[in-house]
Amino acid sequence: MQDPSSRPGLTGNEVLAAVLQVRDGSLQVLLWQRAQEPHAHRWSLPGGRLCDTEDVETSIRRQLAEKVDVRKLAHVEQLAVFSAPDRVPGPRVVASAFLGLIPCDVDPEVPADTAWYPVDELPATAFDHEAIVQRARGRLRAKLSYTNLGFALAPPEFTISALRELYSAALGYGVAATNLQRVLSRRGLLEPTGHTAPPGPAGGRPAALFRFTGHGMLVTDPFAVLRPPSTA
Amino acid sequence: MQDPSSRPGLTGNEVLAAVLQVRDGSLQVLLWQRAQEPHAHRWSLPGGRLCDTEDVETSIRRQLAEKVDVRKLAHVEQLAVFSAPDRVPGPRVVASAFLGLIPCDVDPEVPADTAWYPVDELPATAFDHEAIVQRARGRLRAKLSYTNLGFALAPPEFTISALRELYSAALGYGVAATNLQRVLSRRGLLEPTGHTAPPGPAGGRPAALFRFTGHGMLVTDPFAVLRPPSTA
DNA sequence: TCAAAAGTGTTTCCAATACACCCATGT
DNA sequence: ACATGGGTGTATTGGAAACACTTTTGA
Repeated sequence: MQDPSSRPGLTGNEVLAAVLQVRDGSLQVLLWQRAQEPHAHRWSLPGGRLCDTEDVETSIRRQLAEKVDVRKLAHVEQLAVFSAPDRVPGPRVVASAFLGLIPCDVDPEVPADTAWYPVDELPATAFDHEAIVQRARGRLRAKLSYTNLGFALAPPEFTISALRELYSAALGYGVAATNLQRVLSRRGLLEPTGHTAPPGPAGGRPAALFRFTGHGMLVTDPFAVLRPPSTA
Repeated sequence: MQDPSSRPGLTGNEVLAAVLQVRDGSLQVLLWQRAQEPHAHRWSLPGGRLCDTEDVETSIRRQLAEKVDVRKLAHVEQLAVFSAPDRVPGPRVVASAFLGLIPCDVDPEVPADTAWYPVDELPATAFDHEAIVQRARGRLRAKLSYTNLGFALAPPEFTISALRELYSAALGYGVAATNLQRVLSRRGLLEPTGHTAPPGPAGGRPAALFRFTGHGMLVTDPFAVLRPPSTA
């Protein structure tokens, strides 16, 4: 008897990614318009079938690189498993959903049938993909607050005001530049490059350029409350 | 409890749970000793194959209820997908891992080949199950700090010192009773029942009994820093 | 009356927000 | 000079930890 899990098309596992980027001042997600039924013309997340020889993260990275030319992911992490028996028509497919982040200075080439949409103004989406996008947005917003995840949205060098706009767009509310700088500096996440950006057309003091000190995700605030007793 | 990897030909999805409970003053996990190869005699997490007609959470709840008589789970949540191609011998099996919590006042009946182990003193574990237990412990510790998840470890009524011991055991460091009470009270998570517990044999003031006000998980501290601007 | 355990009042400390003020550049 | 945007110094606030002190019981 043949092992069904080795037959392509029958294994019920797929990987999907909500790839987020701040574009034009808003947090946007990369969607792909389905050509065929079911859910023709609706918009879905990039991804595809999970192969037997790769783990889920390898798989989503490969599929994004192959299908939508997204190679410059600054961060990838698991969101959750979506496994409702009726989440897609036909045999049940278990989806491992991911959050992917792209720095705002890169504009990856994407196929003609894909487009960026603000996460707050999604078009008609396919299957349960809208829930995945919402989950991704929530995860990003939470982690911006207690990790160094900003590095995955920011370009290599940036001014504080540019960073302020990034954080404001991603969080959905205004953050003050002065507080942002101090919070990130206190945690040792920011360092000046020594360079400055040219002033705008109306003049003004040239802004200092900064970079993030690290490029892997780091939890900076492990506990909100109930911290361990001070050793002193 | 069946071993999915010993039954090739079935779909490559399983569900596993790290069921945690505070027992004897330490955070413990329910493990099941494997009888057969591979990894005979090693200890593994309860769980089993995912059926086509149920989602992963339904599945893990069913399997825990059926196989190890754990029906009194106060909280269940997804941890992550474990999907390395070589995580188990034979065809790859994708595992959806869960965290389960049991209040310390219930002692579920478990089969003879299962046992509770402190998460800090695990025996020889099977496959990648130790990593899952570590992930579960980390998740619990983090969420105790910014959610009301304590309700899932505590009995229906408790004294503040009993709650202090629960939190201390779960977090792995001492918390002060006075601060614990104030932190939880400030968030409106605790309410007095009006009753008191009898003093110990050596006397002492009788302790007031409290209960948690809600029994679904609630995020009480959405952001550690970068909070939205005050509306006032 | 004393010991033991529980609970409250108060102080200290720290980090984040808010805001006023100074700095550097183009016109 | 002055307008414009950038940056720093300082005050305020709020919540958590630490600690001293009071309360209530049993022996």
